[in-house]
Amino acid sequence: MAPKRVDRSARREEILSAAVRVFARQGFAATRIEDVAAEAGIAKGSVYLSFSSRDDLLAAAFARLADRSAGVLGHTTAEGVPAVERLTRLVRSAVAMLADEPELTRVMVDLWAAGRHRGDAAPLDMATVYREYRGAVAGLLREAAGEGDLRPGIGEPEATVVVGAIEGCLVQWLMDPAVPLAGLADTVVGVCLSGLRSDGAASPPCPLPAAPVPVTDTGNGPGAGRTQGPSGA
Amino acid sequence: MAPKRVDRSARREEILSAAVRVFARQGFAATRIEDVAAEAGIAKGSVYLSFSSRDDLLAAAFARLADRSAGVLGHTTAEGVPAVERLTRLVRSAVAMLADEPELTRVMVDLWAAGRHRGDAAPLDMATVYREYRGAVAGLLREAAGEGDLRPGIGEPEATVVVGAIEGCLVQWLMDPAVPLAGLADTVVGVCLSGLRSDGAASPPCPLPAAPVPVTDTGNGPGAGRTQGPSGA
Amino acid sequence: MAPKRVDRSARREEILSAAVRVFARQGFAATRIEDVAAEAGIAKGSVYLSFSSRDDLLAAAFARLADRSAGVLGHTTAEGVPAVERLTRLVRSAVAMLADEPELTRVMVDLWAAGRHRGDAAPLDMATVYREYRGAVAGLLREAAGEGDLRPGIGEPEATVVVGAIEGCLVQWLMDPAVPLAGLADTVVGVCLSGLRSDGAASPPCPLPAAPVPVTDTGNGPGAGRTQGPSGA
Amino acid sequence: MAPKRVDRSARREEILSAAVRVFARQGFAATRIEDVAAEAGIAKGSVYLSFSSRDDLLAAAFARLADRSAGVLGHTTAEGVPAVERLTRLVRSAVAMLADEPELTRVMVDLWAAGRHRGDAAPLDMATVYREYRGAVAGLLREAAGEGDLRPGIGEPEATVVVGAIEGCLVQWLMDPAVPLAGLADTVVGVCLSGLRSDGAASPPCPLPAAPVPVTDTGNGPGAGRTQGPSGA
DNA sequence: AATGAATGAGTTTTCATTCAT
DNA sequence: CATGAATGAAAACTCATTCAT
Repeated sequence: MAPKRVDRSARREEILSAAVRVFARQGFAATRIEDVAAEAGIAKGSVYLSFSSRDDLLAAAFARLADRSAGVLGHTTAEGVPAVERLTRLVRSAVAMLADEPELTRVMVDLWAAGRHRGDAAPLDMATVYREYRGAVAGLLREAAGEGDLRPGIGEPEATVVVGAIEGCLVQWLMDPAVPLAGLADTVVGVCLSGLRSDGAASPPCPLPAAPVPVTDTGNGPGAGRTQGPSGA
Repeated sequence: MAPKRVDRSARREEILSAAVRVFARQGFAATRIEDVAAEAGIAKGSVYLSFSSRDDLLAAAFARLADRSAGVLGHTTAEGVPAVERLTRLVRSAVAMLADEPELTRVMVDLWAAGRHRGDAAPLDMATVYREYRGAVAGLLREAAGEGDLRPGIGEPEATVVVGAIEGCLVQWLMDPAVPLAGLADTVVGVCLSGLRSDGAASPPCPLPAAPVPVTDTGNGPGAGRTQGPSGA
Repeated sequence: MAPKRVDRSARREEILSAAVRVFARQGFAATRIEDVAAEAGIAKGSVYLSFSSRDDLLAAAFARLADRSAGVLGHTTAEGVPAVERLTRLVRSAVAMLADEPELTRVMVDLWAAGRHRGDAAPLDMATVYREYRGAVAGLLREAAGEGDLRPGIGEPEATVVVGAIEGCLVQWLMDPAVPLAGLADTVVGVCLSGLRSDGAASPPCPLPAAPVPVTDTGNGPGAGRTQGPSGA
Repeated sequence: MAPKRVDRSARREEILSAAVRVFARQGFAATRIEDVAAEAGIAKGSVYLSFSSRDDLLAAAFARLADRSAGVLGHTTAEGVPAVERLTRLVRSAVAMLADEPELTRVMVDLWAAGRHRGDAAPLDMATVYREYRGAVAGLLREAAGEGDLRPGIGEPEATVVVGAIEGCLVQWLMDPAVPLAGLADTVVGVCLSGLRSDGAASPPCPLPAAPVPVTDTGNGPGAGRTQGPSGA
């Protein structure tokens, strides 16, 4: 009845987009294949022409998210741009990406929830996605430290916090649309880079006898000359 | 046959704990009432003596999480303690709370995912929980600013970032147990208060000799012991 | 709604019997689980309390048939009965068994059809059932030959014919209820034992130059003394 | 794209042969139109250009089998040949026919199973086929009795046994390819004509120098070469 | 109170058949 | 004629919930 479809992968994309919209609206668990088909304007059975199963659809949604994430990480390699600037761009584009496709954000949380419970392997390997995410940010932070813009001793833990701040803000926005997403990227950057302390007041309120916090040196004087070359060791 | 139950609410708690364990293991979507019953060591039908429905079980898990969160927010009202320190305690106890009940933390993501899609009643009002969470943190930040420890002009957006950093770190730990949860609380505080710039003091938070919440070691497998020193580029 | 069932395996038997009735009426392929449930007077889902899947039901039907067959084979071991007599009983009871449960006969054909197409193994191993069937008959034939009632040189091929005659008659009765099943057992025995030739006329119409038929000796004289002892070697 | 089909009925035959091959391999119940199309090397929809439905395909397979059977029955009318010999030829050609088209034989069982359950039209009237089959054999038996080769009083029941022996042997061969089909025709004739008693002549059928049907060797794997000599009890 | 058999609505998935190209 | 995407009516199977015991 419906006219014959020309492009197989175009149809696949259409269905996937429809699926993501429905996932965002109802969540994975509450989404039936029929809902996806209805959203795509096709018959239930037709979904199976493009996806072999419901799980296949989930995996594709994951892949799409991973793909978008990879796009964001592209900002880490811009040439001739200070690492701090690249980090700012990265944060901004991460937020912008998801703000552009709010559905993906909603799906993201579902993926977090679904990412567990399948020890198998490939399809929903959120751990790897975030590992790479953190790795990229950590690399940027170390570069920036090398360039003198950030203090030395920065590594994975700090990257975890930066990545966490981004994702955590997105989650809050998701839970509560009243949270202003616009501007949050800059706030994240501002807070993470400059902290919240009174300006210039580098006064640690107290020493650190046995704190588990991994900080090697305290107050290492201001401005350590800005090296701009490629992530010099 | 089984001896009569002593306490109704004790039984309810037992079942809820069993449910949370199973939710954490399999996710809410994949958890059947029978799984919960088996975990609790009772018969399927008996679950309904304590909970009116499957969703009621999820709502109860939410309530437990909300309860724990309320406990964490108690730190904001300590008398005679600088706001900055109260904030530090808040962050630490938030992380410690979830590290203490990893199952509940895992369920948290399911709750995020389930929190939407039920406009009718509001058994899972995650928005309100996080609104209060942010409000408390924002209040603390403003107090600290008033005490001169933080720069002025700090408000909700910054609170969103702080809260986001906490939750975002937890999510990463959930996705990937190799992420070292221990120490992340202090890293969050350190990053958020002092920032990462080279001109900011990498001040660790004050050690808390009598921390109100026992920061149990989460023993997150390998990688838990982090490399200090500048992890050279 | 329905009263609680006391005996698990009794219920299983009930369902299996209902299933066999429906299989007989409609055939495997055309039988839906719901049909079986309706025949058993229970709800669709209740079938799954006793059988894990539709295939499990098929396997059980097969097992029941195999069980009945085993019962028939019991006649081969009667003590103090000439092998020829035991053979007669075997044939009669094989026919009687299926005439008693016409449903099973119909199912049998479905099993023949289903027995193929699953190289796997166990559940529908019709080959083994018939191998044993033939083996038992062949043993009986050899015994009878040893007792002097049948001519020597009789073996598996003849057993195949005897078994085939039984099954083939049943199939014809199945295809066409007008075929008189009663009496067929004796006809089978009569034909197979005495042949159809003119009485006593042992006149072979022609010699056997290179016929592939495995006959070692021709016309070995009449009556070789009847040994009645237990299957003497 | 493909060159225009020369002959409608040739195409129909091609598809039917493909269908029979697939039916034999998977059974009718498990065979999808697409499987048949694939086996025939055409597109799914094209099957419908030659057959009106899936059932039509089965009916056509039945028709082919009925056609082959009719061919076999042709042996009953040979002029100037003793009825006993015509019977022998009939049995031999029945077996040879099916051995020649093993796929069709395998489908036969499916047809037995499917022959029931469709009272409406009568596309699969197995009853009639076997009725005619029996009738022809019975006629032959009576003729042979008239010619003095068989004892008098022989009729339908005996014909049922003879036909049954043939079909029953074929079924056993289908269930278990180790059953030696070659030679079974002669064993059937031998057993049915002379019986197995020691006072019966174990007369093999007359060798047929110019057998009308080429008894191709079915080469049924191991066990095909049977052990002659009395396999002692 | 506790149990677990029974229920049946709800979902996924398959596949015969149609028909626009 | 040939094709294969599209359709939607089945059918298997699941599982929350009920309720007789």
